[in-house]
Amino acid sequence: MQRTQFGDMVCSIARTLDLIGEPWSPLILRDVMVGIRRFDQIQADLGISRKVLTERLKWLVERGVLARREYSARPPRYEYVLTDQGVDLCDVLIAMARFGDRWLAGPAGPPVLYRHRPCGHIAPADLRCGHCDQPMHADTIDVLPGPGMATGADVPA
Amino acid sequence: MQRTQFGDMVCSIARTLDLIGEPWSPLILRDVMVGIRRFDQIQADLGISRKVLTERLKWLVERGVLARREYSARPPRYEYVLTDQGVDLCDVLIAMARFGDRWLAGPAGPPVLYRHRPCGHIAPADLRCGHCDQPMHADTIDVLPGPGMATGADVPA
DNA sequence: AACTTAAGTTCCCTTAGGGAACCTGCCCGG
DNA sequence: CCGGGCAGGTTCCCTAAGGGAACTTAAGTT
Repeated sequence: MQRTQFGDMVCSIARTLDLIGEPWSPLILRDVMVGIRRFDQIQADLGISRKVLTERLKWLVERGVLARREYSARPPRYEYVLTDQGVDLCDVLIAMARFGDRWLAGPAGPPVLYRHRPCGHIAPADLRCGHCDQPMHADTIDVLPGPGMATGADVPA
Repeated sequence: MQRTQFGDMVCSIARTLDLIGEPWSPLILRDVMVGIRRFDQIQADLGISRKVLTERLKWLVERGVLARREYSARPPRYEYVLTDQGVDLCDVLIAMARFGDRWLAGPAGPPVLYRHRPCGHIAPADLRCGHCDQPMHADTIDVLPGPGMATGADVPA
């Protein structure tokens, strides 16, 4: 299915989608985030086809989101762990979870809770302005052209 | 391509992906967020096929993310606007943009900047703990089972 | 020697996405 | 009042991506 490529668009959202826009990738990342790190574990947990899982893992490793680590040399066995970039990507997952908890969880409430380890409290993660610390959402944001807008740097390093 | 459905999984991330997991949806939402609201405008801006755009818009309207509003009765013309749910979904887009700005923007810098209207400053949006206001990321979170975990409420209202 | 396990790989089949052409209701200029 | 234009889709065919199941490889286990 000749899918359009997003990586060349001058848009950080499109570029991020180029990385994890295909629907299984966020769930694979979620699994790795919560400790499901091995091929068969992920495959069983998600019900994804082995073929597609192989492709996605390879892609995420190539792009630096995950690292493939050998946890047994003989027999050779591997697990997948988050890189620094992968940890940052989890912010997107946390934002998705926040939305799902609020709008899609139904009367039973959210399936999982998040405890902020430094303060010990169970609380949702909120988007805040990096300058004034107040809530920062689509309806309180103005979008302005940035330095990377009209340059030839469509394909970043 | 018989795609696996995510909506029945007991996971707020999977449920959110059921809504906007297909790769075009976030870009459509982005367009609407920044003021590109009409069919032909979105189609031209994204380069998406008209067929798929029709399907996505219909889906997003059905699920309550967008609303289809008539802006001219004769001739009948429509535009798409964010619902309250749609505005909340934009938090996910903002998190994606934040990641893309940080990891995928290259030397030219981010394509767009975000100004927080209440304080007037250009700043990135950060995830903060709703209780203590400190940064809250994957490496400072413990995941615990929540009330909606093992109930029969797999398919919320 | 036979069985099991983790981690893939290969095969075929179905279906979703792309592209281009077509349709519909209405406005407008001549 | 007729042809053209425009917004907003709809229809068609083709290709390629996802699903599923079987097979493979390299080792350990009984």
